[in-house]
This record gives sequence, C-alpha cells and structure tokens, in this order.
Amino acid sequence: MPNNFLEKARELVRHTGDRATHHRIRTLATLLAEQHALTHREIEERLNVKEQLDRVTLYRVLEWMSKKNLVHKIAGDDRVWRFRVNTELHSHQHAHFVCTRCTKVTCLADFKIKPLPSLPIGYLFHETELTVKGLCAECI
Amino acid sequence: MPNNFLEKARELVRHTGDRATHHRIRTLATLLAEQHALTHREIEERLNVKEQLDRVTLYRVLEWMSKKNLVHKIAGDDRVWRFRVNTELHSHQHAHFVCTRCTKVTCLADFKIKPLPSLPIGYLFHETELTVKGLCAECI
DNA sequence: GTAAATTTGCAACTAAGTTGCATTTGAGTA
DNA sequence: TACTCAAATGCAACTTAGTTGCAAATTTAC
Repeated sequence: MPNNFLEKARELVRHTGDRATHHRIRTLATLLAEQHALTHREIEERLNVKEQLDRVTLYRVLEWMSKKNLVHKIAGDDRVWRFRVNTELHSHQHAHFVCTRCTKVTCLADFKIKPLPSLPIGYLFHETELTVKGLCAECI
Repeated sequence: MPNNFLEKARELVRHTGDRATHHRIRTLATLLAEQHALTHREIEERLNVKEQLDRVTLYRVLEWMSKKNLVHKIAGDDRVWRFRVNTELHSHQHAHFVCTRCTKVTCLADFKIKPLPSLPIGYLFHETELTVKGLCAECI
C-alpha cells in the first residue's frame, strides 16, 4: 500500500468531521488503491494481512463511509454488497458493469437515458441505476 | 384465485415438457395473478393459506420456473430475489421500478439506450438492466 | 396397475449481515 | 502531558435468505 493512498484516505476521513480512526483510514486507503468494487470479504482479506480487524467493525466502517458519501454500495445478483470509492460526484444516473463469469464489478461513466421508460401514473422518479452485464477482458 | 389463472398456469407448465405438478401449477397461478414482483416469502404466504407447501420446495419450483423462462428473477438492495411472470419475450434491455419506501418492484416497458456507456477495452456486452428508483403511488 | 425417474419434505447447513453490550480509543480541554 | 467522555471497537450471539443430502411420495409412460 503506497503511502499516498494512506495520506489521501486520512485527509478524506478527517474532512468528514467524524473521528479519524485507524480502521477507517486503512479501509478507505484499501478502496482508493482498487480499480474495482470490492466485497466486505475481499476488503477483509486485504486488510488482515498485517493487522487484524473485526468483521463487524468493517461492516460498520463501510456503512459509515457510505453514509458519508466516501464510497457507494452496489447490490449484486449474489446477494453481496460491493464497495467502491466515490471518485467524483456521482450523478443520479449511475452505471456499473458486472462480469457474469467472475462477478467483478467496474464503474462506468455516467449516462443519460432519454426518454426514461414511462412510469405508472402517480409514481415519482428519483434516480436510475444501469447494470451492464457481460464478460470482462480476463474472462473472455 | 380465479380458475382461469390455474388453467393458464397448467397449460404453461405442461408446455415445458417437464412434470406438471400441483405445486408448480399453484405457484405459477399465484404469480400470474400478480401485478408486481413477489419475494419467496410473499409467495409462500399466499400459497399457504389453504394448503401447506415446504419452503425448500418453493425455492426449487421458483428456480425451475426461472430456468424454463416462465418467470424472471430480480435482485434487490435488500438481498432478496423477487419473481415476476414473463408476460412477453423480454428483450436484452429490461427495466424495473423499485419503490424505495415499500420496496415493491414493478416491471417497466423495455427500452433502448443509445449509445451504451462505453466499456473498457476487451469487455464484451451481453445485456443491460435498468433500475429506476423512486416512490410508488401508494407511498407518496 | 406397475415401474422408474422426478419431485417433494425434512433436517441440517452456509454465509452475509445485524444487534447488544462491555471495553478501548480519539481528540478536545485543563 | 494527563483527563474526560462520547464515539468506535471487539466479541458473542443472533437473523434471515438461500442451499444440500437423502429418504419418501408423486407423476407419467407403459
């Protein structure tokens, strides 16, 4: 883990105004270093190489980061949440790619759908989420 | 449960070539009678009013229906699968509405996104799934 | 009506995520 | 630097959706 990820993570955590704890900083640094969305288990594996951290604590750290908009959660067909750092401000129309073989999740550029599929009468639109399924480069 | 749903269900199950069992027919009839996607638990509640059916059997019936393209499964943010009868042939660009208050899932008309968000080099597109989030008429 | 394969019911299991509570720690203050 | 206290952590126990293995029941073809 290069130092600059830890530095960047510390700064981001500090900036929330909440406590800048060891676990929060280490967890965020791990996510900053990743190109893809990670599951709780994958993060745990990466973090527990050098020091231990409790799985419940990690759940709570991730929950906290999500609430603070440092990361976003992606629901998968395997009933597992994946977490990805928020690089820029996400719009209300976000897109993900999911590899149907290795389940790896990659964030795509935001997009616009016009027109949206029309909603039943009385329904209120808030946001859209587009999931593109296929095979990633390593799985073809 | 009107008789015609049971008749329609029996015909659809027969048409697969596999065994037309009591549970398969009753389960499909229940889904045919619904406007919205249902969870395993919701289907169980509706089915167990008059006769009992084992929850594992229901999981297997739903799995079988999905494989036979009688229904499609929708993954939700609550880690629960929802099932909806396939009214017509679904395209490879399907859309759902999810109410963020009551979690009810409604199928929307299929749609086209052009252009698709561009994929990383070497990635292969297969299908898209659009989730529109907001509030349904009853929750506003 | 009988036989053979498929389906069902039951019990036990898996795995992600949650809750309650006692202990520890970050960070502001003396 | 030490002190304080709310916030964060670790641990054990729990919840819930979904899965697996196997013996018993059911469907359908003959």
